[in-house]
Amino acid sequence: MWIVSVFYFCHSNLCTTFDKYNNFNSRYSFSRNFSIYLTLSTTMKSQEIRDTFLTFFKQKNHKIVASAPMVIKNDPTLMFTNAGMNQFKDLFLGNSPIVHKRIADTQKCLRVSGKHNDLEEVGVDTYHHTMFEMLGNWSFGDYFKKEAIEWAWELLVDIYKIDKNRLYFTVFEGDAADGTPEDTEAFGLWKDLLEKNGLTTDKILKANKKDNFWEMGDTGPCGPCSEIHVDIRSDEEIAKIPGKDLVNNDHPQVIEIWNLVFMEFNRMADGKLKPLPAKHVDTGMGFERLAMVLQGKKSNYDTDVFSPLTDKIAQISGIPYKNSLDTQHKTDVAIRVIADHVRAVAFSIADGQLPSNNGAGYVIRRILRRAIRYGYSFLNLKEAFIYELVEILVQQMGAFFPELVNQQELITNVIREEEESFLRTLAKGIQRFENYVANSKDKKIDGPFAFELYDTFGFPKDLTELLAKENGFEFGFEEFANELLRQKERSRAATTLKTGDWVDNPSDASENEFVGYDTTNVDDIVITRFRKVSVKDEDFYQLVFNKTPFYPEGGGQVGDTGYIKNKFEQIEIIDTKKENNLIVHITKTLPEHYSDGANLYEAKVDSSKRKLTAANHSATHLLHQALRTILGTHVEQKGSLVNADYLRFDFSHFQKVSEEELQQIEDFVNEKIQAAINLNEHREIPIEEAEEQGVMMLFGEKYGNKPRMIQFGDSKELCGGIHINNTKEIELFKITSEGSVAAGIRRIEAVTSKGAANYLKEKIDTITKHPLAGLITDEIKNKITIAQHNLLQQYAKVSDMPTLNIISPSNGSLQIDVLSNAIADFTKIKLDATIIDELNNIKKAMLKEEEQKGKEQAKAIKEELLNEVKNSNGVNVITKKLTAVDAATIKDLAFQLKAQIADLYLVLGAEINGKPNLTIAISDSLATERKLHAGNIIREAAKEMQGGGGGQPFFATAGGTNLNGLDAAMEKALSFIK
RNA sequence: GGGGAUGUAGCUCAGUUGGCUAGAGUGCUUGACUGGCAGUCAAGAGGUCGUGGGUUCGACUCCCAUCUUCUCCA
Repeated sequence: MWIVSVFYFCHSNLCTTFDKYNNFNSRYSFSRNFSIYLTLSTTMKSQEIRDTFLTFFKQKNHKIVASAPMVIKNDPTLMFTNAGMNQFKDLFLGNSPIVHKRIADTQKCLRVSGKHNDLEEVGVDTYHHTMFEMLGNWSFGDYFKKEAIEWAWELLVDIYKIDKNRLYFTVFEGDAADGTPEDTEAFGLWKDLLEKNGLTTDKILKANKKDNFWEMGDTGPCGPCSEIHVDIRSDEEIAKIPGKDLVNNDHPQVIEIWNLVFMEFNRMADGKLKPLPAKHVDTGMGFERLAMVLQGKKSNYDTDVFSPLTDKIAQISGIPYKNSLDTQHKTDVAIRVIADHVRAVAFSIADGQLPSNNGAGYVIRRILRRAIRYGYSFLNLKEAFIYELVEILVQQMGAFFPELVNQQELITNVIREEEESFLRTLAKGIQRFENYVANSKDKKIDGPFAFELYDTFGFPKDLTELLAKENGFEFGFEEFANELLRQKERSRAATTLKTGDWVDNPSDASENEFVGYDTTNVDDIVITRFRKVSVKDEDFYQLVFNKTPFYPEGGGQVGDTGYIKNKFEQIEIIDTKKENNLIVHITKTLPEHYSDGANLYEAKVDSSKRKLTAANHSATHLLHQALRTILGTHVEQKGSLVNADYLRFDFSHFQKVSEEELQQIEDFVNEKIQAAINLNEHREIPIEEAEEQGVMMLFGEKYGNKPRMIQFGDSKELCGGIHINNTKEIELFKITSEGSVAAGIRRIEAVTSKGAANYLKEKIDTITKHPLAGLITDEIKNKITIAQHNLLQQYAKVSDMPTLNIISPSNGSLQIDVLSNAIADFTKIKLDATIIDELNNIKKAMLKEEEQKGKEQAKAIKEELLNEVKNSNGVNVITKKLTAVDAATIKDLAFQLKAQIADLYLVLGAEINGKPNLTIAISDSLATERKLHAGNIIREAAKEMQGGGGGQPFFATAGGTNLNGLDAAMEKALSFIK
């Protein structure tokens, strides 16, 4: 599940990949490296470019680490890794101890919006991407500008053999308003290097705050940076315009490839800068761009990172990729879009993020749909095809990113399902559009209509535009943009979150120690810092302690609640979360006596809630084991929620889990509970050892190198959550539902201990105490009895079982509404479906019977009434006050008479449930000829009985409150014909 | 998290200011006709109008709550 980790991690399956860099005796050893560089420098494949980078920094004593997952799980400000530094954020913020001072890696990143990127631009040009790799080297309080700059030169010029004449370097020019000086140090370092290599300082360019001052966010670590740009244009073009004039000018062939960030300040909420105690280096080099430069291409998409994909797309669509640099070349743009997006989507799914309708999942869905749209519009691909690219991607990148290989089937299925669903959306939208066009007169697509298509039905705006054009229609751009703006403002207003600065409470105490595995109660708590957070109109406070027993939300388990108190005050902790490795306690009020150092707080976790949560968490592990045992080892956890009330577990599996399998799973878990297995907690197990023991590890999770392992017999998982000490504390495990959440993903919900007991008790009570009397068949009685029996057997395993009165259905008459309620209740408790079906059948039969009775009754009355027809002025008048009939029967009667008697004027009165009811029917011809309107007539007549009514010209009904007025109302109705 | 839409026959969907005995097409059953591309014609079965409340003489229709599915924004 989740791990309370120090920063440094190594994923199980990735460790092997990285050993080669970290082991000096490997084939990438010192002595052989230079021969690799020399032989490959002219035709380096992308794999070798990546290897060379990592090996280079390995030789400079850097620890090589694996890419962190692209999807971020415990940072509220970020959904995806969008830069190499993300996984080191807590180090820069000082929330975690620094273990390795020098690190290098390649990091999977995703950018869809923000200052660096805009989804709608990707694929149009030749060098922006959604998903890309960022090569980076880091120094945490170790080396600074000198080494960073010199090594960058060495790698690019000496090893990768990039022509030094084509390189340019930017340095920060300073900003008076900010109080930040010009970066003369970086300037001097570049100057020395250039002069040593026979070049002059005209290769160094000064850049402003916007381009060369890097900030992590509105607040936090920041500093000047120095960028390396490369000019890959032809000699003729260079002769026309020198490269230095095109740097930072969005030229597709004069591009930034490496950014060296020198972090030396901390930005406060008031905008002021404070020097950082330790200076850091953070660099990022775009892998795909580097490949373009080294492979002598003019476009990232022409490198071997993308060409297998563009080839395959061309093959599927039958439209060749022309390697065009023209942004108007629609089919090439479409091929680039698809090649880019399939990478982003596939890697996200591999990291556990499925397409969905909100949050990170929605971003993934949008990316995928954009790819589908381009294929649909420009490559004429009207059926799912993107899923076919997964295989190519896996062949190409699976060796370095094993998560792709392991999740290939899931990725393929999910993408195909999404494609099919979106194609349906498109088909519906097109139909709607065509309706609109058919009914439109002014040859214009209104903005609001286009927006409705987009907003409500998910139909892409540019497709509407395209269709409009094809039909010779105008498109209401401005109105559309306005609607979109309003929508955005609504959303923004709903989610404004203001975060204040941390307020430090100086003390000698250490910070942020988690002691909750061993205790729920600590009495020497110091509040080390706090801040105010405002969401909409509500204020909250986040508190950080020196140490805490409160478990922060993570690994699917909800955060602890409880309180802290001293002799002055008691403050409720309403939730506990983790932000950048910092455990924050959320309260509604700010403690007032936090600075009185002598008055320590006592912290107490709500332990009954935690115990139930722990039982559910341990049960989740057993469930996981059961699934893998019974369904197969393809089952992998895809999501998990554990709280005091129930547990929810999502996992990969491609079909419905059958009733029998569910029963087996339940039995498996209950057997483990009966076996009373002790918890074996390995709090700091070396990851290698855990791996040897065959521990469950999850893709898309990052683990420390000494994670915590939770073991119940054969069930072994890396997990930072809270567990019970022996499985018998779970008492009973009961699955409450099984269903699907996405393509290839199933969800099981279950309850344990008290929750399971309550669940079963409710079930039994519902059945046994239901006033189901009389007309139930023996067969159903038996079924209910059997169900009771089964439940009782399971229930008997639970402590303090109440005694049950099993009532057998006695004689009496079964009412339809009683039966209806029974069906509703039984459905709610998910009673055996066959029982519910049978009850439903009985109900249907009874309804039918009742309807039949009514019809027969109507027939009988009709015979009677046929003898009472009075002809007056050519009109056949029938009037009668009926008893013991219902509204449906009267209606039926009226229509029967109307069908049989010409020129009919029918007035019927009745008492229904103590209230008067009046019905008028008039033959159609009569109504037309004499301009009679039953609806209007009845409205008048109903006044006599304090009621109202209405209907059509030939049939109307009315009700009232005064029964005594019924006769008068009937008289009134008759008066219209006289 | 916020907005919009959606739920009616096995399936695809109509149902317009509350009252048209809840409809169409398709599928199904039965029968008749038939050398023609989805053969034709006729008859029939099939619906808790998502669920729970409320307003009303009367709710598929209006109001409130809730669930499903879709969708946009963050």
